[in-house]
Amino acid sequence: MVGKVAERREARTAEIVEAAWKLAAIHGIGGFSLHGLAREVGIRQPSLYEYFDSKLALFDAMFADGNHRLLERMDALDLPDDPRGALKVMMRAFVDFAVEDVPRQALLFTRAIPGFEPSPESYALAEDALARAGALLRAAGMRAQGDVDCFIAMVGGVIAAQNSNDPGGNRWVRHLDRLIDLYLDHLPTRRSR
Amino acid sequence: MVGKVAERREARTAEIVEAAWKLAAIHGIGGFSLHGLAREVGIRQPSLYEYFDSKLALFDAMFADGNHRLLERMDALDLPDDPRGALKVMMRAFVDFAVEDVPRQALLFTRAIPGFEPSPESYALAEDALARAGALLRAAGMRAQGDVDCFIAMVGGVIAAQNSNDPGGNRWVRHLDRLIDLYLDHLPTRRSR
DNA sequence: GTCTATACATCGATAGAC
DNA sequence: GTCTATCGATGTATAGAC
Repeated sequence: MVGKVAERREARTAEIVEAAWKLAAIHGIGGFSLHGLAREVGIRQPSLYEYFDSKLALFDAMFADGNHRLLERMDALDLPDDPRGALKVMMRAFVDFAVEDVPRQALLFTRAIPGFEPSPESYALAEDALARAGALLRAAGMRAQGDVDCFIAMVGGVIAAQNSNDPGGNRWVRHLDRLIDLYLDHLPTRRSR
Repeated sequence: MVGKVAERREARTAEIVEAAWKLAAIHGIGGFSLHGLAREVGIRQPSLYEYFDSKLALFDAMFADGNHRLLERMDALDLPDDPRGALKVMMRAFVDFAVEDVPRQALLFTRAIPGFEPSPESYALAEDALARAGALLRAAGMRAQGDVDCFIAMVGGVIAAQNSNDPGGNRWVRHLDRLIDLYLDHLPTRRSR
């Protein structure tokens, strides 16, 4: 039995996190204030402390929320059997996720907030997502750590260039599949095609 | 005739910019205050306004200074005749530059400071550097904009991964030459080798 | 050109009434 | 659970004396 009270409280908390993402989209992940967030949900700033112990605790809730959404996205994928195709589908989903919300990407995958480190529970979610991607990388033939690192740099470079220089567009994202092919084709052993 | 007074003033301005880089290395490009900067050079915070009209004007001076150093670095290079070798030397210098000072890289090549846009004079320096790199890219066989974009994403991805995940190390940087070869080898026409 | 003093704003967080 | 009121710290910028 959860209780109506706890249920209402949880819904309110989720509503606040949602509003925080909205403000982050406008002012940047580090650029919104608790005053503004409270106003956004129709309460006063001190009342937020009923739901979060501090601003860093709010960021932790956002971090967990973002990773939950990423995991949902991954779960919903229909991965083809061949490793290369599966990797492409997964990476495409990941890049789409990274590109559709710049501040979310910043919070989840860069060190945008000085002093913020996710709690162990929240970080476990991120590790879960990373593990799923890692499995596909290995299946596609990436064995050495250097191979994985280069692949990460390539995909991360596409995301960074897209978000920095053409946010909302597809100038870089559209080359993703071609770059993945290019990279996999050069892998010395255990080709996946 | 420059005048001793103007000379002293210019030297003092350069000294302040130098101290600003030092503080940025500690607290991040957006994390140092004018109070701290003034203390660092032995004056009080309001006295800084004798040299800069605002904090954004200071950032502009830092932006110009960083690009000056990048241009100097490029000028000092001894580029081999073959386009591929020249591109590697240039990119290596660029990546070294980007990796040796994370906040400088953030100021020059990302939008790290909300509201900061370089003045036309400062931006011209950045365009100068970009033009030199662009000439080498074309010489190495990159004709289509998409080819250039992908190359930029790749090199930028190496820099971002290095600075985010292994600052000060070489876990990603060491793969640069191999990635450049990999990319150039796949270019459909006008191979440079 | 440097100083003291201060204006002015923002922000996170706390105290205590209701 | 939400409010008013306020604390305390930080930070940019300005006024005016020296």
